[in-house]
Amino acid sequence: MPLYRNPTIIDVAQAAGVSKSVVSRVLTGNGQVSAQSRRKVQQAIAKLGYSSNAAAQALALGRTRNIGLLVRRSTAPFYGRLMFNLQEHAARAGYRMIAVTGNLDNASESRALQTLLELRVDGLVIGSGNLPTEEFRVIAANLPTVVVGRPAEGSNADVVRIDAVRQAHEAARVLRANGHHRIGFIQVPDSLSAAPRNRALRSILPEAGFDLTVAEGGYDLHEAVLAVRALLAEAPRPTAIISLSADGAWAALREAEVRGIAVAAELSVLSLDQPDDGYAVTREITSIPQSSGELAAQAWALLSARLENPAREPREVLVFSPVHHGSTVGPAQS
Amino acid sequence: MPLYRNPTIIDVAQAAGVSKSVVSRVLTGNGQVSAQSRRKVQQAIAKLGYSSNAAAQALALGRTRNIGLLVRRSTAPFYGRLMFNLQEHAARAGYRMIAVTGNLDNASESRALQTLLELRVDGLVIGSGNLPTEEFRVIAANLPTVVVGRPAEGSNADVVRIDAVRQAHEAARVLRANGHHRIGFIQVPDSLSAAPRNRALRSILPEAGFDLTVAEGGYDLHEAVLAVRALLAEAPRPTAIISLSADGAWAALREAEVRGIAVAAELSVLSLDQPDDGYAVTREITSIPQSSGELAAQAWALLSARLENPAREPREVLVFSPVHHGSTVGPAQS
DNA sequence: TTGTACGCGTTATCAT
DNA sequence: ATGATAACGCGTACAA
Repeated sequence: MPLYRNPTIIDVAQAAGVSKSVVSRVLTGNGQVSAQSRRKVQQAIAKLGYSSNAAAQALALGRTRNIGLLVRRSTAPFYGRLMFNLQEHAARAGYRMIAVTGNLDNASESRALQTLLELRVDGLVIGSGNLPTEEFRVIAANLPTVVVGRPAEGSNADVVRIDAVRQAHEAARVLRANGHHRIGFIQVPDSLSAAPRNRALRSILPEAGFDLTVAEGGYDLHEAVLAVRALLAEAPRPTAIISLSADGAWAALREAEVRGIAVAAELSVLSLDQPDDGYAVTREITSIPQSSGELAAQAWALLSARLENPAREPREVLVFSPVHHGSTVGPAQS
Repeated sequence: MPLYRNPTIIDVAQAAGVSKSVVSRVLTGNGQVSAQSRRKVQQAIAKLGYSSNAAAQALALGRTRNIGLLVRRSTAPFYGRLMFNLQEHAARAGYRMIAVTGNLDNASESRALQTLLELRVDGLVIGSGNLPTEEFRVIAANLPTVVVGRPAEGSNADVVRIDAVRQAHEAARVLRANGHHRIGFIQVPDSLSAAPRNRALRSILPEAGFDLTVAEGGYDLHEAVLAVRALLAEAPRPTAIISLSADGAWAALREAEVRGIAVAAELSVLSLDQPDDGYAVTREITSIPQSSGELAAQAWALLSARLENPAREPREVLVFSPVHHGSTVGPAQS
């Protein structure tokens, strides 16, 4: 059936005129080999184009050096960045990162998860904000698992997520420092990842004395625009808009421009999401970002600690990035 | 070392009180098993939470049912969509899709490719518009390989890409039908994937009698905006802007809005890229799209044909999507 | 320093 | 219908 047989260690051994254990030794670096054997083996490897067989290694070693990443939908910029950043860390540590994506529903995500289990990944990163914890509770009990961006209570998984409360306090501080009072808040659809952030802002901002109007930002730019329009139609108009999604902030800038409202001077815009590349067209958006780089770094730290010590107690790490001062927040109109 | 041992077929066999061959038979569906044995085995599988070991299967069968996808940077929306769509096809055909991403440079992409080889993928999809063909020429000679979105001359790989020439002719047709003559063209940075499309438009539009002004659209929305500004500063101003990137089209709409130029009536905008979700805020962009869904479908068709018959002659498939009539192209001002 | 032999989990072949 | 057994490619004790 196979038109082509990959060269094996045995092929290399024959070509080099040594036994296969010698080849294995130069490959792994374990044990002693004479300089001459090493040279001959290396030449044979290069000549045959030998590439190690991960499946055979996995079987022999009992581990794969694969780590799996599950994302809900690879088309979302956040997941793309997460995949990108995580692969960096994994590669540096000598692990392969294998990414699989669901298809927007829990069933397909479970299947994707099953794929990773069959691949016998040594560690698992769950980047889905929607998959119910129950779906991987049993898995996390036996496999080093870190969940990104959402809680995973009742499971043995490590968690890294945004410090929603601190983020809300920081937002309040920034807006208060600029004398704002009437705030429009664009929230995102509730999910395991979004709910805590929606909740934190909805409770902390009013507690801090702000007059808060809430609008649903939805899943895309189109819905975000509708939310902005609703907020701008309020009377009196909010002096600041705070958005949990980059789309919301972008939509606010756009609508302001269309209506001739001066951003910062007449309407402040604060984003709590990391703006996508290229969003900073006319001006840098003031934000308290949800840094995928930071999340990935912490996720890897947790995962590698767990790989070294599987019995380690699960931890929850909250990441927080300080305000990034752009040019979209200014003093409130008096 | 492993705190946890995954249950094996042997464990299942013991729990079910049968031999491991029986278990293997119910798992694979090959051979006959009594209804009673099947039932007992299925119960044992559920009870133990057995999950097949892909590495052992790969070793025994000589193939993995993995197909690998290499992308240049997972943060680009196009690659996210490609990954998403391709996974759909692969899953339906009983293959796992494993995605790996490079880190913007050829060296990291080669390493990612190496990962896929070690995983002994049965098939390979190269979604990178930049990796030199030479880097995978030898691989494609022995492994079913399809390249998406760019040529791969001199290799044994199948190719699926946009029909750049037909796309250019279609663009010319649309613009001519609306009486346009002065055209601003936003091209994208030359790469193996972009160069043919840049070239087709730069040669075919002037041949068709258009007065073409070219601007470099760059890699992101920011650079696209600069390109649009340059085009709008021309005197006389172009009556239509045609963009190879969705960013360019979006930037054109935005700049027109800011300057009070009526889109369609005073300035037509034609996109040759698939607009990202949510881009159609105020109006539907008229486009001759580069459909990632269509590319993925054709890529899978080529790959599965090659998987069935490895000796098949490599083919090149050109995909073309007809114009999508939005509301951004109108008659030229006379 | 080198070679031999066994085991990893699975499938397929051959007896029974 | 079922059970025993030989591969698959690799790592590693162990013997030489």
